[in-house]
Amino acid sequence: MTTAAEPSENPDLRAVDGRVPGRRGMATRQRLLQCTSDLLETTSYRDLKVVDIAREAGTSPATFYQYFPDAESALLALADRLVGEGGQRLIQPLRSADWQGSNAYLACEAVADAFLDFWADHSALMAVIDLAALEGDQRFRDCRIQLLNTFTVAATEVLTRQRDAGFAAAEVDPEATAVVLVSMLSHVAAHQLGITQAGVSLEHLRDAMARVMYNSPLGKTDTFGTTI
Amino acid sequence: MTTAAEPSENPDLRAVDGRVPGRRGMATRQRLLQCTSDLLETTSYRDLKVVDIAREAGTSPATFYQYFPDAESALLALADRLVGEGGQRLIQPLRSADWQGSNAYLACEAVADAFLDFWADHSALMAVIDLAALEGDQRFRDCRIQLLNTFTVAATEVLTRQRDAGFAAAEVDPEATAVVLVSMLSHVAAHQLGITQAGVSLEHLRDAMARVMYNSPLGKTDTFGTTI
DNA sequence: CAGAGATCTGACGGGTCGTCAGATAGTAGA
DNA sequence: TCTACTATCTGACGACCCGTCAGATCTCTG
Repeated sequence: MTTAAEPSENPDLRAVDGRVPGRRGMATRQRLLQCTSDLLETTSYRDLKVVDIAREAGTSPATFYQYFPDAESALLALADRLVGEGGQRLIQPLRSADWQGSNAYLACEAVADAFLDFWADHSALMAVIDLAALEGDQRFRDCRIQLLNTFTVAATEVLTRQRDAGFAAAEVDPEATAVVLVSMLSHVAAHQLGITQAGVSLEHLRDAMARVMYNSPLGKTDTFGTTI
Repeated sequence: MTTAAEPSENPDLRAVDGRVPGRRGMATRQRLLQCTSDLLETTSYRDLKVVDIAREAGTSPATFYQYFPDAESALLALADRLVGEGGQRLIQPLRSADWQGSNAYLACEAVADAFLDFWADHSALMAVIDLAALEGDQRFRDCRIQLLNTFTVAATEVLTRQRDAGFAAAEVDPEATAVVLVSMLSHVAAHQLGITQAGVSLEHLRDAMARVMYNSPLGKTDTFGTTI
């Protein structure tokens, strides 16, 4: 979210000593960010050393610290940049889909795909965000919440509409349901690689997610209100 | 899972130099484990230092390294011990519940509670397991899979029965559905504290999870097979 | 081309890690 | 009880990474 063109107004773009970077400084900063991103593809989060980033960028570690207080802050800058794109990509299938009747199932498939695809495209960085958020780093928590909140809000709208159209019991809480579904989507997407038990293919997971979403108040369920 | 009474047969209980610990050694090992567990309540995973564990246990750091190759291994020993208890607690509501008709909703509530309660009782250690697994540590991945797999297998059985009883379309994949539901349950349970957006109470999350489960093939859904 | 300010760097103190040789404590047997 | 063996413990150490700072180097302006 921090890609403003006016450095002087963006505190994140100031060098640590408070000065606003000029042309050369900005280039160095960008280079450091790019190298951080590159290294993340081959190195795990915990093993990411400032020394390595600096060497990769052809500078001394001290230069790194001129632009970022620590390695995590560089990762946060990358993460922030991703949040904007992510929010849009994730809500796109929610917004543009037809939620009428059984068309809702196609919409659910599209939502599942959006999550799986986005995580696949940015697996390393998303893992860092998940990880740092779980570790308790408030900056990454905010970042993660911002990303998922975009989706949760949009999903809550759809859920509310579906409920009000009579597809679910009145006492269904759209927001809580949205949070639960987002948890499912993000968690499956994050762990798609190998954490879950083997023997279940990604396609099957996708289908299962779509079905679970479809059978939630997101899609069309007509017996729930009367059975409980 | 490593609580065998016969140390000589359990490689995990050997000191790092290969010798089997005697009475005093086992006591020290236990003390170190207990202190690790205690410190985890007040210290985050990343900030857990071997020096602190040793000081808490009244020994030198070198003594710690006599029983564990590193701090993570001590955490793994704690985690392993938890897996057995966890597996039982999580599948208990699955096994003992009545899945007939609308009683299934009560069963879904019980399952949601089991996850939330278990994570609440062991939040610090479960966070470590999630974290280390996400970081890629294979030992913790196995540990986590073992815990959740116990549940997934049991859930797959119930889902298969429900599907075969005609409550879901034939093409529903019970195992994939189980994996997806487990992801939802564990993720919501893990992030219950504050990672998800504020404004949604734990009770609402519990209800939403129960409803999602109930509306999945776990409970009774009767329109899905014909709408797609 | 001189000066000012921006940028970069080598060197350093501080902290944690994991190891090792040797000190100490417990114990079995005479 | 004494001795000798072994389990257990420890202080000291080298290696590594962190983040800082004074001063060198570069860039641009006037």
